[in-house]
Amino acid sequence: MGRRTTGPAVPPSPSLRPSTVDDLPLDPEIRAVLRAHGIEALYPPQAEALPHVLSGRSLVLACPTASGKSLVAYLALLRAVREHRTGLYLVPLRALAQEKFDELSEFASLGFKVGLSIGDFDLPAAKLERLDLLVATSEKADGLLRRGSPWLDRLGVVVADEVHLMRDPDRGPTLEVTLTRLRRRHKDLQIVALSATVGNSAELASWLDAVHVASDFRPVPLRSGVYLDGRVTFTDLETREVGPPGDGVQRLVRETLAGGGQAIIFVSTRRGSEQAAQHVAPLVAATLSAEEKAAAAEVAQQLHLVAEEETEGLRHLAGLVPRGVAFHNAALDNAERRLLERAFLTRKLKVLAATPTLAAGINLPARRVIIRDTTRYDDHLGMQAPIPALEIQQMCGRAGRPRFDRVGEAIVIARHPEDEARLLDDVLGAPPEDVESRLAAEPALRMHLLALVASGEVRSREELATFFRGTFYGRTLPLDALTEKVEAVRGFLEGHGLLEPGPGLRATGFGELTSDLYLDPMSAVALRRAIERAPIGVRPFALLAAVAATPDLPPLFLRRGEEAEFVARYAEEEVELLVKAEEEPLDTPLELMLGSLKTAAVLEAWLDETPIVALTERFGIGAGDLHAKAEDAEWLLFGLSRIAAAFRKPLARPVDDLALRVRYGVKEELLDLVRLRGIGRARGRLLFSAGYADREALRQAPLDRIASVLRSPTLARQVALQLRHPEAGSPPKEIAMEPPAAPAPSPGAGTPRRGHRRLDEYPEHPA
DNA sequence: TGGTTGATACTATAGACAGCATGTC
DNA sequence: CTATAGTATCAACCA
Repeated sequence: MGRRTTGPAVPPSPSLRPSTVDDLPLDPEIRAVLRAHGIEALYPPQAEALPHVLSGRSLVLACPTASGKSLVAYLALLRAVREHRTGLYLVPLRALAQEKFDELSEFASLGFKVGLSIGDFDLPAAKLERLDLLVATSEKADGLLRRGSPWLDRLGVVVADEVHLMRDPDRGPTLEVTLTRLRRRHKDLQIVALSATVGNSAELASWLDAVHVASDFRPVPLRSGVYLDGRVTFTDLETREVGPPGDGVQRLVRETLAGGGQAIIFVSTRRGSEQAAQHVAPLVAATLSAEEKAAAAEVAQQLHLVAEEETEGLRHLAGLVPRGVAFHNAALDNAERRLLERAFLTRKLKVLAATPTLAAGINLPARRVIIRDTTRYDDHLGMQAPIPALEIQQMCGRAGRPRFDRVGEAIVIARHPEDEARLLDDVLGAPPEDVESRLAAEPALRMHLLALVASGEVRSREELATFFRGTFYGRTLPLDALTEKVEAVRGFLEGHGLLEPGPGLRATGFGELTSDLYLDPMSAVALRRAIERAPIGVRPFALLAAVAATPDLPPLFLRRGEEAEFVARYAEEEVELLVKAEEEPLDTPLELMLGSLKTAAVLEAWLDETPIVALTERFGIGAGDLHAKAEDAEWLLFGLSRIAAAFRKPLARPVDDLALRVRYGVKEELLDLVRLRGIGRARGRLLFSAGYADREALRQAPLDRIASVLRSPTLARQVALQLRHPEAGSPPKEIAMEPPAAPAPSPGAGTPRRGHRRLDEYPEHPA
């Protein structure tokens, strides 16, 4: 168990280090809440980090998951609130944001308000202003910065969770840029960065002018090893036989269950997750007691309730769950995934076979983690590539469940004898990898360069260089390589009318709109081109194809034999017109374009009220894929509508209607009905079939008639209420936690959000 | 001839953020 | 370049 502390501050000497909550300089009220939650003794990393944090220092805390990092962050946030500052908690995933929001809300009895800001769940600006703490994705925080939100004015603390994800080429730069911008805006900002164990966490600390605390402490110790031919060799070279029957996965699962533990099997494909679950189901079922069988059967019942339709994947899943096993991947929709996660946490499920969905997500530990696949298909490479050691180590970190397990075990299955040594030394035993900035990735530069300029933070190349010097990239890598790419990106933005030409850096109206819409500039350019080419009365499919072909909506894979179908659709006149680009770098390889058209075809069928079962069978996708694509498309259609309005194209209205249809998956004739709260795809169709084509028709109908059509008097009353008072209906769900006691002093009303410009303010640009 | 078996070739491949204004079955 | 499991295809073989 190692511990390293470096940093600008002189660390407190070990003898002064607190070992319980009582030793901390905390308000008695905070201490009482902690005690009420059973938090008393501090883990070593907490004891080491908290004095720094509570004295207002920035901190980089690098240690394994479940070692108590969150508490350190929460106390930093509470301290800020006590000093009438606000706190921002940055997370990489919506599900994680929800988790942190729920946990922070537990402290709301102390008299402050917590809010949640994630894509599908946001607060009106007025409510935001009254919040003391906000949990947000990096992208949402980036959005607040772009719009110069006054909520940030009183900001005192920023927590950056999973900060090692800065190395992610897609979304890491957003976190890096957001942290840099926040620090520039608030010179005295306290940053609490929480990281997995990485090689260069001290370098991160140096960048953030923070105290560095690194530790290998885990409340449940971890052993990791490699399985080969009936024997596990641990990294300490101890070995253990794991007896037959069955292959490695089966043997390891059986052994885990025999000791009363749970197991997670990590695999690299969706099919692999289904297959692995199937593979161990008989032996898991054999260990279940009568009560456990009943509990698992109940989970299966709930699964049927939360699932929208009985797809083939759901049937497979529902067949496995009563046996105590489930698979977990992104083909499942969110409700299904959350249900399975809860069932595993409550030990109603014994084994989960999961794709990386689970590795990066919420805290879900198991006594044993079995890593079946150590390679994964890499789209860029076109073939299998090893999963980075850091990711493998993250999966391993899931092993060991506090209170249930004395020790956690992570075991990698070796496929070939020659792999054993490599896995032990170069993967499990590898020194933790470094976090490296990915700011130089071009899509990221496009986004953030435009945003910096559009928000007025950067007005010249000199200011831009200064900005980059303040990033982690600037602190760790030579800027020359970046500057070269920036110039290319700047050329792209200027060439497509997002930046004003000339030596200075100034965004056009189109550039500002693109930044506000949070679109990849490449997408905005493609959407604008589609708008300009779209004929009057353009068919929905062509518009869907236009949004599906942007880089903000990754294409679906084509299955065998699907190619001809989408080649044919590509040849449709309007489609080719809206989607095809002749010039670099906007033109897309045919293969990807056909995948985009498949996405458009899926959405088209969704709009045609095709049942989800039929969609999954016809296109080989899961319910989760469908919802993800529909959500993305709805967002992009909104962008399309705004761009159309900005350029005075008479397309905004039909596109808004299309976006609403995409949200609910309904034909045009249901558009009026689904505007009612509580009425969606299924109920809308029920009403329509019963002869109520729109809200006006419904207004004439007797209440009991509506109730019988909807098979719910409660719902019918709710609908009737909305029909009488369009603004009434059920009040919106309250997200902000109202304090039971006197509210904190509320800040004055901030400046309103910069209004979107009217049409004529957008100059025309060469296409 | 019909059916089975086995060698071989071919096929497919993880995940999830954002706008806006409030709720699907 | 750094893979593998599942499936389709087809020839060889047997009754």
